[in-house]
Amino acid sequence: MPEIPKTYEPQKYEDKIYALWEKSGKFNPDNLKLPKNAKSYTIILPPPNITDKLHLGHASIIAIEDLLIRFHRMKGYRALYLPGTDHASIATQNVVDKNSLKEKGLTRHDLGREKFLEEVWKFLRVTQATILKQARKMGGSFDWSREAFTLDEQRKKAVTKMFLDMYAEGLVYRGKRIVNWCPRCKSTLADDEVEYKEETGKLYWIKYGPFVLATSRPETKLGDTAVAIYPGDKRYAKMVGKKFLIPGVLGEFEITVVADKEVDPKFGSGAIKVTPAHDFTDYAISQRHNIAMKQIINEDGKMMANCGKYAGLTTTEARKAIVADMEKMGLIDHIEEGYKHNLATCYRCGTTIEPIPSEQWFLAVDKKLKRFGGKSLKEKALEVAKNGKIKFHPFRFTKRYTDWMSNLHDWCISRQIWFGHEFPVWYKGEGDKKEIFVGEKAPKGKGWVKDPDTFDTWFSSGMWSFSTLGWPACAKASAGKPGKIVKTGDLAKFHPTQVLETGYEILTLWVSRMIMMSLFAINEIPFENVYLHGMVLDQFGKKMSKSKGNGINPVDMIEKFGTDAARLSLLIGSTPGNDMRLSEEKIASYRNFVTKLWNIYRYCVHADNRFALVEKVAKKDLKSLSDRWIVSRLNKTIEEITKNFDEYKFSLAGEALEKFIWNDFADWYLEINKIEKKSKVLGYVLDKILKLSHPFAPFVTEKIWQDMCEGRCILMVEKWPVADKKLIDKKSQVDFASLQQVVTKIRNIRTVYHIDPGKTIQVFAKKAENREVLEKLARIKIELVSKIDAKGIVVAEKNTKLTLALTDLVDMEKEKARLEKEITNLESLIVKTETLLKNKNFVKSAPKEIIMINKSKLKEYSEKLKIQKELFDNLVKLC
RNA sequence: GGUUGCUUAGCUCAGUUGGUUAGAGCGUCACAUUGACAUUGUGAAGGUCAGUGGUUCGAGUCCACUAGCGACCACCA
Repeated sequence: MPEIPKTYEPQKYEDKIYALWEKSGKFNPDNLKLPKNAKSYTIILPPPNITDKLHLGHASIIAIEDLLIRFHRMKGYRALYLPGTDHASIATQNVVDKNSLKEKGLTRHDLGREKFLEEVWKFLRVTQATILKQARKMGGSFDWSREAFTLDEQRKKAVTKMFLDMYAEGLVYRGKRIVNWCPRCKSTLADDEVEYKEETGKLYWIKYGPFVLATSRPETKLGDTAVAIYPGDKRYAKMVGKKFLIPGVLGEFEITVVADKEVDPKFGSGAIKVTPAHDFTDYAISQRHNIAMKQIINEDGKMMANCGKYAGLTTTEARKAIVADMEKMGLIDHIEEGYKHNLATCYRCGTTIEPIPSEQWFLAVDKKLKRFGGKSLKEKALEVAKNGKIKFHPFRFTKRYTDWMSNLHDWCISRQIWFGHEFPVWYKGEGDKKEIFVGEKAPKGKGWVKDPDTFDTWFSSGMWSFSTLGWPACAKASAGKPGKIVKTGDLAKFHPTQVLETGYEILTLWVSRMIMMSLFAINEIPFENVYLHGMVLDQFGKKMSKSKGNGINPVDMIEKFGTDAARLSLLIGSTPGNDMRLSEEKIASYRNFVTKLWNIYRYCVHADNRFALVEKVAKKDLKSLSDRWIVSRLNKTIEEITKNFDEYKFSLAGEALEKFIWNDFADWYLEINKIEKKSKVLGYVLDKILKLSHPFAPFVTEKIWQDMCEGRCILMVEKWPVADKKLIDKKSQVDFASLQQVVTKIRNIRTVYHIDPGKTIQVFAKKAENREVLEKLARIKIELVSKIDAKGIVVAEKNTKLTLALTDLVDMEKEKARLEKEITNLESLIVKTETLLKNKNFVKSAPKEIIMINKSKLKEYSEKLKIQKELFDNLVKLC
């Protein structure tokens, strides 16, 4: 056996180990030698945006998902971890626009569409490569042969097919709707891409024919077509249904008065002006009351030609001019300053959003569909969460999902962005005569122009669970049953996936869309479980960000401490749905744990030059109390860890593992092994420790495994340990606990009385089990005597009673006080437990087990009390 | 405004359907260490589980209210 270095050096081994795994082909589940009926276990990586390299959040995602994958692979599942990246249309376009082009003083319009897209692809090739390299560094056991990109050829086919199917079903439609419009990006935004910023502005009270009403946007008056009041508002009841001529800056115009419950009678004067073309609420009111729409603001955010002398002004300029003119005309009642309201802005560039009517593609979430037996997409998507087909972890997110889903409006899926999936749509002609062609290929004939828009990025990422698994090629309509879909290939093997693991912040943005799209395309849920992790925060609880400079770069961290330490620190101490703090110190502490693991291995090999890993032990192999105890503890721990994994409690599993390895095995068993010197149990425990630790710390465990088996097998595909119930031995647990307590007590006495730790204490006993172990661990010398004459302190537990010859060194009064305190404590516990057991209500209603536990507790306390009292009396006699 | 989460040791957090004397890591203090361990080991100190009330034989855990902090959603002209 070659000399093993003192510490594990991750930088030296990690890349080699990853290469070994990759070369083995076992990342691809098709290469796992499994029985035909082996179950699949699939996780598809939430595709990181190619806008930037991976951050700690991604590291945490990969740590969690890879843990699940490795655990299930070892358990004998057909484990597939499918990697990929997201083109993130708007985000990417803006990054290229802002960073690469701005330096040269260019905008994308200067370059033109084609040239610009070339720039985007150049940019994304670089970041994409970095991301994929990082994902390897983090140890993710990805099947690279199935790698996907949301904007590659396969996914283009999927998006086109999806749109055509939806169009055929009437699920997507072209409509003129009021949309969130960013005048800078020149694109629509989805509702959840709008960010609200609080702003202090003015509230204008304007004279409005027979009304006085309050508005923060007087310039929209040019587009007013109605006034709305709350139904039954006595102030205005008589006016409802009537038309009025209103004086305005461009002359008089006509409005209708309507009653609508969306109006808040307590706000302003209780009457509001209705501008259907430039306000969402007003649009909704106009729809309900059949009121005409008049657009006055264009796609540049400027006043349109129908605004007379204000045409061409921005909305801000127009507001100033119009207010000035209205003041001259005496139309302003008064102006309220310091009015706080929320301003809608673009989440990418911060520009103020203008609601304007625009022709867009929409997905009708409320349309009743034949394939769902008359249910809508929304209803189906709600159903699968409510009936538990899709489970959320933690559970409370079910409500967030269903609430959001119930309020969902038709989804605007077109974006005026260059970078993204193109619509398979062509137009011919203008205005009322405009013709639309929807199909895979351009229509024949002249004059057809392709729809310049691209899809909302979530449309393609919404298909991620099945577009990565061969859809649409792997889905055929069943010949026999209409509407029924027959899956083949990967889709049949791996869909639905088992877990979607992602941050709770995109639960609505992404998760909901995946559910809808999968239900529509293959009438199947995309995943069985949704596991939501929290955000990774810095040590002060602040969100990590580049501008603050408080971010920890996962690659730096990995270089410094190793991937295993990084993974452990991300997995242990974090719970689903809750944010976690991470500091370098925490990662360093797990680096120490990895070193500990390494040194356990080093000890084993040094202790015995024939040391080998052992698959199984029988009862007869367990020679001493410590053997029986550690093997029993180990099998208990196997049960515990497996159970915690199954329940998504990774942190608890990790803690149980750490406690076993460090506190039980290293601190106690190995110390005793130095005395007892046997290695079969050592080999057995190390074998299991490596397997149990592998999902958390894949590199160091594989490295040790490789060294031990000399490259003949790979830990990654070894079998997950199953607890051997026969080896769980309650008596050894009790006996060993007693031994530990005696040792601890003696050590404690040493500390309390400042006795040199090196000094061997003379001890007398009538009998002593595990004598050698006790002597070495507690640094005592036991002398067996039939009658104890010597003065000393007595230390006693269940099976052991020792008299320490320390009278001269110890302050007897202090020792008496110590015992008295313990006696009082025990007495109060006994009283408490007795009272409880005498309580008729308790005996009547508590479960039998609990009563039993309390009875045995009472017995235990009484025994302890008896021992302590004896010790005390003994001490009194001595003094 | 609506929904939701958090408040447990100096710090960071566990605590699984209510049931041992409420746990861990880091930090602190003391001691030890040439023996597998960029250290590690041993021991100690440190908590009225945010507050109030309720349900229960029994509450850190369930309910109500209060306070502080956070997140998400909606957005009101």
